[in-house]
Amino acid sequence: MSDEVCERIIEAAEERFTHYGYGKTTMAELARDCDMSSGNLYRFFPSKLDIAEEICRRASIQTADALTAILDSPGMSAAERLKEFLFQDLRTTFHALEKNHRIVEMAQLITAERPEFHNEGLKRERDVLARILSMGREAGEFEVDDPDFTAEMIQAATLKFSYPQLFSRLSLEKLERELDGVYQLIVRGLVRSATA
Amino acid sequence: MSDEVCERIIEAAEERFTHYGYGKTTMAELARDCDMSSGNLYRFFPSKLDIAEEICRRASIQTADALTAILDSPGMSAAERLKEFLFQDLRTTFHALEKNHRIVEMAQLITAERPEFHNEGLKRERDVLARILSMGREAGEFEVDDPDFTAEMIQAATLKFSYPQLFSRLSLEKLERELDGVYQLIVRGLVRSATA
DNA sequence: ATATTGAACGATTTGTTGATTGTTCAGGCC
DNA sequence: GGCCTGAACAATCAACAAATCGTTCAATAT
Repeated sequence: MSDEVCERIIEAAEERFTHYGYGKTTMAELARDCDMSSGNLYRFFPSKLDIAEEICRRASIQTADALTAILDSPGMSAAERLKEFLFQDLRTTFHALEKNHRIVEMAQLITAERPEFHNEGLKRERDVLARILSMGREAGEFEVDDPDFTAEMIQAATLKFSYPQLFSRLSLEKLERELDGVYQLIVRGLVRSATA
Repeated sequence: MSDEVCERIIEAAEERFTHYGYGKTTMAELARDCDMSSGNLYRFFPSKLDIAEEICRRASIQTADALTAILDSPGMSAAERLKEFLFQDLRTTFHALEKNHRIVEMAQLITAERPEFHNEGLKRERDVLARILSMGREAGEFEVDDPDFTAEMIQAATLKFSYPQLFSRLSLEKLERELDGVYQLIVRGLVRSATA
């Protein structure tokens, strides 16, 4: 079956890419890992970059799935969910950078070469964000006209906490303190103002 | 006088750096422009990079000064001043990138090599921002506890519109539309809530 | 017919050499 | 004595060669 071979290739590539880096692993090595010729890899993936893209896509989906869990977590206000969303997202990328910088540099390579890929990942997370906002609106907690648009703006405002290249110098503590400040700035504009 | 010689050097360097680029101009050329030996330049600047840093510092000060004018502009609400601040800042960097990408690439080089330089420029603008917030608070328009802190957060939230590397793909129109959205998100959290 | 190979090809990377350039400083100039 | 020069030095860059690698495809195997 073709799918199983794809899995095998992905598996071998993930091992080598994360261990030795994208640039340092050759198609010949991947082929050998999968007991096939290098040429045969091209029946399953159009190029080496596409293998890396698929690996990064899966990581992105996993991150988004973990964020989706916030939607079902019981006993949280919408504001708390929003805060949890932002902090979890920051921590995920930060630890990914810390533990395995190889996957981050792969993501950057793909982003540079394939701009739509990054937007795709952004959209995945934005959809979760929009649902948090919708939940807040329906609960009478948030005042939001267009959840999708507002989600886009929140992403723009918290971009600093999503780009590893930007916060390579800063510690997680500093980043969290700053993110908390930005969160408060945002949330104050979202909550229905209490009667004065 | 030593200062006048410094000016002469800066002048020559600015001409060459913006015209041919930082990397393509040599210290020997600068020395020739100033009728001196290359070794003598080092009596006035510790290194080539320091000359570039001084040029960028001046550009940064000029940008900040232009932003300061917003403080004295009559007949504007604090919210309008904030909006004007953000938009003027975006337009300035955008047009700098468009018209003379050389000075932007110089700024990036210095930022990479001298992290404190960038913070210095950020602080210059942040001080103006903090004063806008203070004005808004004193006029009873904004509700802000700590203008300096809030200014820092606004800078973090609008970082996307200050880094040329990040918006190289986007058009000015798109950026302005997005900045408007972020501005609205922020300003809703700042204004004293009207009685419901 | 289909699946697979591996040699061939062009693009990219790597390694190396020579030239260029930023920086220093011993010496001459005023 | 301070000011300035320009040769000397080390670091960086440019250019070229060799090697490696991603990708293709005619040939082979199943």
